[in-house]
Amino acid sequence: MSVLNGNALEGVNKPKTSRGEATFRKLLEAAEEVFGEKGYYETSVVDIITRAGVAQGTFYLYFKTKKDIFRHLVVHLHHEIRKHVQLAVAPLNGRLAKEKRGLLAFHEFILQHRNLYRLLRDLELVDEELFKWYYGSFAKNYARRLAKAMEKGEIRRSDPEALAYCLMGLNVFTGMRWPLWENKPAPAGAVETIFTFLEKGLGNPGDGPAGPPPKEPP
Amino acid sequence: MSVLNGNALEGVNKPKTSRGEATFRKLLEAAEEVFGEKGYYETSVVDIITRAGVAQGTFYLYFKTKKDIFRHLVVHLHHEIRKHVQLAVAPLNGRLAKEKRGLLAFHEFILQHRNLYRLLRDLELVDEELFKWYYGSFAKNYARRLAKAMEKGEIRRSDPEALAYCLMGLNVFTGMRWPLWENKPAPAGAVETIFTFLEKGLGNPGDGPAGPPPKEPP
DNA sequence: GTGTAATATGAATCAGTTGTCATGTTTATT
DNA sequence: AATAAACATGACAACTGATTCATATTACAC
Repeated sequence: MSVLNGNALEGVNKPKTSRGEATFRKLLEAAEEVFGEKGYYETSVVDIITRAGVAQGTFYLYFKTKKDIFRHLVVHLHHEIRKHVQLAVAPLNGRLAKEKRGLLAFHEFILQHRNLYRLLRDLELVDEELFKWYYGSFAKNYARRLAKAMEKGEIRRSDPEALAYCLMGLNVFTGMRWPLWENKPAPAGAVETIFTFLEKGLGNPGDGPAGPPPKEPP
Repeated sequence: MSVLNGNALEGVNKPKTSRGEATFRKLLEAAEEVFGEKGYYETSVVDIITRAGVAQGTFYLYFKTKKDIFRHLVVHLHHEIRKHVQLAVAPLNGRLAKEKRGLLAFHEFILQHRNLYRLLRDLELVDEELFKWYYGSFAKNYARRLAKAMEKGEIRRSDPEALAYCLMGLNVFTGMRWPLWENKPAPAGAVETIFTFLEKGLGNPGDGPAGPPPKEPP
């Protein structure tokens, strides 16, 4: 992956002692808070170091620029969201069930980590490359799972990548409408509609004449 | 609508002579280009006036701040997109057909007006209120049409607003993947997948056991 | 405990940016 | 042609915010 080199991102100097470790963390926590509250562009490095309680110069010991600490947080966020959704979805069987639970888990994540999630909304403007990496990598994984589910005949056969983008859009926009804007879960009626849309849209096994005739496995 | 007062936005002084009209337009065109290329935050007023070929002070004759010219462009964009999609969709019958054609028209719009469309992506960060107005107003209209189609039995009965957000997300994300990122229309296979997803997801008349029993028209 | 690398500091530098203003020109109106 | 309103100019005051640097302290290997 081009954004990461080894474990660390470019422009980030990991600390080497435990004292350094502590300030590094303080900076990250402060940045997460302030970015979340005011957004990337309205936040200054001074805001970050003030909240972290360190001096200006200290910031540049660990991060080359303001953008670099932002990137670091975004990559972290990426892992967190995936972990949260994976965890919720793992015990379930069948793509459709996973898909439904996944959507709810995603909405939960937004509610529980508004600040962190807001970074993602900023990402497109701050670093378009990283933004593409983020959704591209998400989509690739997603498509892989969808393809597997198609193999198993759990969902209708179609272009997995296109489907992945449809589903991501659906998740993001519903997550925006209720969790993000209203700060509460989507109401039952909405969830029901979304679930039915997913169910019919993906095509459950019971669907008769819908998809192309199932290919025989080679 | 709270964002507009009369015909003009706050913070915008419309010109009163035809000379003024010309510079006003030059400024808007320049702003559209530069915002589109570099994004809102990376663009300075100097960038705009340089491209427009006018002096600094002239800018402030017509716009109170940089944000105000941005808002003006966004409202313009909102009308343009709607017009473009409406026009493409008007001659068709049936919600599903309109939905399909609408998605293609939206993708076309992105391809033909990249710069203008990019403003929309910036909007969320620049002015969250206006952003909510934008999608909220879009969704409301969308939901109204969907509700009508439900009445007519063209699509499955469900929560129109939730459905509207699903569909907007689907449009935006597929529009991002191909038109925006690759600068070309979505490939045939992807379109087919998206269309089928829409078709089954919305529930077409041919669907037997899916929706609630069709109500007889009054 | 000595020396070296790591960590911390905050004042100073530097590269912009926005928005204003005094001055001058053009246009519309009479 | 006179006049007032509209339009245009570009220098500049006032400010914001990112990054650097000389200096000082602390941690750790030996």
